[in-house]
Amino acid sequence: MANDPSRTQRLPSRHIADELRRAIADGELSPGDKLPSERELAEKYKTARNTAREAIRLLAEQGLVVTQQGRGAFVREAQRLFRFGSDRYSKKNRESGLTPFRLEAKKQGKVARIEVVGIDRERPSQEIAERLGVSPDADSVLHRENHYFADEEPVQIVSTYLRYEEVEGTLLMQAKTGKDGIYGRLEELGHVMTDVREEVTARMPAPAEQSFLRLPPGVPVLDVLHTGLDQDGVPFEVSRYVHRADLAGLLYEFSVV
Amino acid sequence: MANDPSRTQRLPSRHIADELRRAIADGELSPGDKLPSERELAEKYKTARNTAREAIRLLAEQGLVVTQQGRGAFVREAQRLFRFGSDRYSKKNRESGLTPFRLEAKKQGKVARIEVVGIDRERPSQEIAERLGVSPDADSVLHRENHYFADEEPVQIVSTYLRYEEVEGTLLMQAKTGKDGIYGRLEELGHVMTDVREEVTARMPAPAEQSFLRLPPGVPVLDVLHTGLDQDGVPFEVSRYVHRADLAGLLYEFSVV
DNA sequence: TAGTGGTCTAGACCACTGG
DNA sequence: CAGTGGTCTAGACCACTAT
Repeated sequence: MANDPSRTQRLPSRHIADELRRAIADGELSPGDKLPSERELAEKYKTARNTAREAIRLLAEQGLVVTQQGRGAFVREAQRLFRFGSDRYSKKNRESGLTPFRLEAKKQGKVARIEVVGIDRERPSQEIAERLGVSPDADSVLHRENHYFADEEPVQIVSTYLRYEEVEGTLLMQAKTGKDGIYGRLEELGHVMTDVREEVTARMPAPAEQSFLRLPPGVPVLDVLHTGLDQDGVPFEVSRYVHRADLAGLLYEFSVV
Repeated sequence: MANDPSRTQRLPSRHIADELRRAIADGELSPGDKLPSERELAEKYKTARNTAREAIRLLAEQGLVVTQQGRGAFVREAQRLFRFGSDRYSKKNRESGLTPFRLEAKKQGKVARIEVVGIDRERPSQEIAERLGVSPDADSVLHRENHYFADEEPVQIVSTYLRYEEVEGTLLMQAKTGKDGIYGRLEELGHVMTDVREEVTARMPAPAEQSFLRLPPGVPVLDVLHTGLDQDGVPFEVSRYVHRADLAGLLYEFSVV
């Protein structure tokens, strides 16, 4: 039910893509297998190389294959997803001494590394300012940006925003925030995380994200805008999580009221 | 921080893309504005038309522009997102007589339409069978597929899976399920939705999804695998929601325990 | 070194949109 | 009708990978 088939047949690039797609679906080509080269496909179907190339591009756009310069095009391997559950902020998990990311990496037998990329005083975007309850017209937030790696492969970017006046001069302005991380320090400032609000969407990566996450074409990102609310219902922390969608998934479990 | 700039400069297609991206970021080109035609760009930058075309394709892949045959390429308009909150299963909302989708459409002043595409007895995929607790080797599920439209624009596909033996001969096999929809009937069968589990990921659409949702290239889908658990913690319903990521977002609000 | 994908040129015809 | 994007041809050179 994709497109009008009579038309698809007449477009050589679609025709080649359809045949390759079928071969993948039927298991003639398994994950990790190499596709025929562009030049081979061009010869087989009596087309220009560009046309065979377009067929492979269509499959890459759907995330079915990945290309590697100098090597070939390959059927994408299914990857085990990182799962971030809605219990990831719970005290119980905090007490393990491991952050959600380290916990998940450990489950998969991978080595977690977290890199602090920047800690800067900034003027917040409208989106952040609204949620944190600060002015969008002043340098009112502290922006901490972290990069997360599993076995040295980059998997997520996290930007955390805090009210600058509140954290000025505290450990929250340092790379090493001490025991229990930023949530530990925020508790000392009187904010116990009580409620969480997460706005989830997906989009194609910006160029900087694509290059940092080493994203193959055709892989979107999950964009999670997270707001932490304290015991008084006051927002005290806003973070944006950008995950590779092919490596990460989110898990939410909740009761219906 | 995108790519090596010295190299980017040497690749005409990237160079053109970068300049257009900057024009969009700086507001020289606003959402809805038409980009220069491929032929104009080719002339301006002294390249072949294919090269200018490649530049526009790069932007389309990132979701920054959309192309329309015979009209031109346009800066994508920001769209208000449909929001599906974690209270969408609550009794309170059910009592309004409106389903979550109708409620959200109403908020935006749009007309909701739901089309029942199919109601079939099927053999479930491994993924569905596991979550519903049925055999993957028999026709053990009833599959109801619905398409959702807002102002006649398709925005989501929902496939609901129920245990066949349990719903055989009930209204759940009909298009019209009666008051309070399928959840109303399932309560009569002894299943009160008590807990919900949602597994969220994103991916590029399959061809059938792309064509049904009329997705422009560069727009991913949000894929939500939802499991409903009853008062005894028993899963009784599994649904897969496929949303256009450029029109839909998810909102989860929960307390930290 | 041979083979691969990445990019580019300079054309061509088609299908669709709008005046 | 002219202008647009969609697709295609038949070449070319480059950068990268593997042997």
